[in-house]
Amino acid sequence: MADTFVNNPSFFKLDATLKKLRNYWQKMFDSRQMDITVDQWLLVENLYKHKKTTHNELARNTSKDITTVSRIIELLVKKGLVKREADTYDRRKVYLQLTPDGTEKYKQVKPLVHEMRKTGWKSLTEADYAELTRILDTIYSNIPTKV
Amino acid sequence: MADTFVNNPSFFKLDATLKKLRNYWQKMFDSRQMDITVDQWLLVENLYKHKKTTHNELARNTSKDITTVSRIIELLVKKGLVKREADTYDRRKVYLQLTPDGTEKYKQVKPLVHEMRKTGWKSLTEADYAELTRILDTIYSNIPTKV
DNA sequence: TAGCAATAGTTGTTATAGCAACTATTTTGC
DNA sequence: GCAAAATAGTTGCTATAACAACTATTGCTA
Repeated sequence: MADTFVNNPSFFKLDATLKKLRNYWQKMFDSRQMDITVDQWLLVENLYKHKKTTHNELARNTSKDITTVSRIIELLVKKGLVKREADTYDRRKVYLQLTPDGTEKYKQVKPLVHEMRKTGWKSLTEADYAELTRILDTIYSNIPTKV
Repeated sequence: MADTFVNNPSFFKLDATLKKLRNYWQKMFDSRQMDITVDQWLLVENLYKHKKTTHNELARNTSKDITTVSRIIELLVKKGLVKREADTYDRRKVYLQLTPDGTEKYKQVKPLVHEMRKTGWKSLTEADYAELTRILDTIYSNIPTKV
């Protein structure tokens, strides 16, 4: 790849796009009184799909640090959207699942998220989506895990 | 765009890629004793390019909140990399610029950043870069600023 | 089987992100 | 010219991010 590209701010563009997306989502959540943050939503969505999971799995599924998951879950438990349940056989493990209120919250927020995703992809094609996916996946796999 | 795509986790993929990039950069900075964070670097890089600027301009240029810029600058001033200078005519304004140590830091970190950017783009072409830019710009402009 | 390593999760600390509220100036509009 | 609006920046607060250190439990191995 030509040297000029190395100076191009792809990091910056990724960051700027994600920040604008995140702000848009949060403002929409707030204006609709959804009473939830973007990252709390991402965990709720994941818990809805997996029904019953652990902090560790949730962290892997959402690309979040386990400490971050632990603290967000703490907030969701306080809000009554998630409940913790100890594993009978392995007392280190704690299973997480949505409460009925949590499931209700998911169903309430979901259509809004659906609309926002459509808004973001307006005027883009399925080929564009595939391209973005391919390029981001390539960058992701290019990055060493250990330094 | 087909409905299935609305359910695809582009937000998640952007977030995961950026997080891995950011972690990689930070670990490389740490292992080379650069004594700087990724976001501190982004401000230093911007100050090197613009020589003399204000908090507000810096915030616009870096897609950061002005409060965030204010606090990162505070850290950079404490490290002796940036100095503040009041405007003579408009006493609300504060100009920011790199100190000699700040310029030195820029020159020290720059080659590493150059290498890391090359690593991220490994096996991608200039056309890929153009595609990514186009798609991210489209998403960016699709997002309403007001909700 | 005793001791050590690995696993699951929490807590402490520092940094970034962003909203609201605030001070201090400067500009605008009547 | 003066009050209100706009601008520049800081401070308070809450949330997310990640590393290090910690507790508790389970698995492994000599």
